[in-house]
Amino acid sequence: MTERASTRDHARVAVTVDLLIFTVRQGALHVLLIERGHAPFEGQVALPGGYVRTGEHLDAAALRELREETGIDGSRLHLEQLRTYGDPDRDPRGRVITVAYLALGPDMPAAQAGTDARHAEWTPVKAILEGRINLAFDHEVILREGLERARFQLEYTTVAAAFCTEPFTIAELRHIYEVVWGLTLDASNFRRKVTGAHGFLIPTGKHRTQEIGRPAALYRRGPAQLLSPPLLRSSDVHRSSPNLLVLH
Amino acid sequence: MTERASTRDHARVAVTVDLLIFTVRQGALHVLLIERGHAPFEGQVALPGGYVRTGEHLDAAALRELREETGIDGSRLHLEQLRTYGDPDRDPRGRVITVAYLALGPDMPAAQAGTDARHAEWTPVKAILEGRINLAFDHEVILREGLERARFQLEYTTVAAAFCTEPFTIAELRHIYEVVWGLTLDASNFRRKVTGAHGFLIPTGKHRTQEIGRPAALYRRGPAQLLSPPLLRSSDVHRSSPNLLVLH
DNA sequence: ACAAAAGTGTTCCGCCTACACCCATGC
DNA sequence: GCATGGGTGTAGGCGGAACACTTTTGT
Repeated sequence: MTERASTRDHARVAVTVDLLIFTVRQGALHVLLIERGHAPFEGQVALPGGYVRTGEHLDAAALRELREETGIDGSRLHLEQLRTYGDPDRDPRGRVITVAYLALGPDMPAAQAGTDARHAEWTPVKAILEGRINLAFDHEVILREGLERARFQLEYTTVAAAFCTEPFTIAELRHIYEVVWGLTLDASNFRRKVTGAHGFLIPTGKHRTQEIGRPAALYRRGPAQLLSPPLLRSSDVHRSSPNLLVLH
Repeated sequence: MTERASTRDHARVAVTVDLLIFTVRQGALHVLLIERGHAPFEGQVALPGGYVRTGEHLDAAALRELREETGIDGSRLHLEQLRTYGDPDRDPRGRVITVAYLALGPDMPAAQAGTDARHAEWTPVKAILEGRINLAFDHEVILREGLERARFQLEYTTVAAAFCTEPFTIAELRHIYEVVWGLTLDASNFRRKVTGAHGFLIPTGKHRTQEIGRPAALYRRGPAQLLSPPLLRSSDVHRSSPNLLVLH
């Protein structure tokens, strides 16, 4: 943070926030995309986002854009900064840097069309990774980096619970891990690990009866942020595990 | 990344990069600080950094400021984005957001005064954490977050080697862990872990004779970025471990 | 010979994996 | 009863912590 009165080459640039919002629905990882209504990249899909306003916090801008473009209330989501992307050529309109946010949330009631009437749609991440859908700008890079971060965070933090609607069962939580990692985990050992991790889960005492089988105990998120010991994706993989998602 | 032709409240803001550069010297963790030559915060110490120029990559701006303000060639450092700080009130001059970078490097030959003649000085991190030195702007927040990140990264990545000048001994590498974590580790088990981690260390075949004791084998960094299994700071703590650094 | 630091061997214990088994429900 | 998923028990094995021990140097 230097003041260089002499060399005043410092540009004033436009700053946007972009949101990479993941959820698990229908057994697959989905990301929320909007269809662009204007140039550049008109008609293409992109991550929701928009310009930061004068005097607005970055986090506040992220929450506002989330609400405006998708109708989602961000207070129930896990939201954190991913990275700032500042390639001078990343936006054809000129110098625009973007602060990308990673958001994890439960399957939303319905992604409402935004105030400015563009669709907001849940899209399987797999379709983008396999090249069947192209994203505007450098948004595919953001998605890949965010996906790797999310997978990593599941190992060392308790964010997986952010994907579940409270109260939730342990099987639902395990399903999150299985879908995001593309693995099948041993149900018994998974249970022991997460119930043993201090502050991860709080039993509600209630149970939910599924269509079939024994009713499952319901839990809420505990106060713990970090998960110790970590839940490594390399270990405890169940036999016959199909790779649901293409890695890298 | 939305174009909102209607509501053009989006501000064009100044963007800076700030550098949080850690090194280990004289048995303690140090951070590189400069003394500010102008208002605001004139005379106070701050992280090195400066404005991003027109058409300049963020990473390039970080490397340039590093060279200009401290005389350090960044190509030998580990450099990565930490986080972007965008509180509208963080700079009294107006809206300035900063992209903070975390850099880890070996003890530098000497922190040269920068081109604009301000001092650049290695300062013990402890002195800042204990409140004996106050940093300008929100730089203490950046330092605390970066320190936590560095400590975390030592567990799961191979960045600790970035603190060492190649070639280095295992004892030197262990010393890095001990200083950053503020613990004493068991030398034998540490050796086995790091030599066993695939791609962490490459033996050079050479040895270095210290002033006393058996000569130590010399290593270079291997290609591995991630460390598996992780080297957890909670475990393998040697008896009688003084906490060299105040946590949080 | 002794001190000091590098490096190896070995025991013990805890945890984690794998899998068998029991429980609670709907049909 | 039987199928299905929730939940518990347990044996075996792997790996890590602790620490004794050997090696290689300088004085």
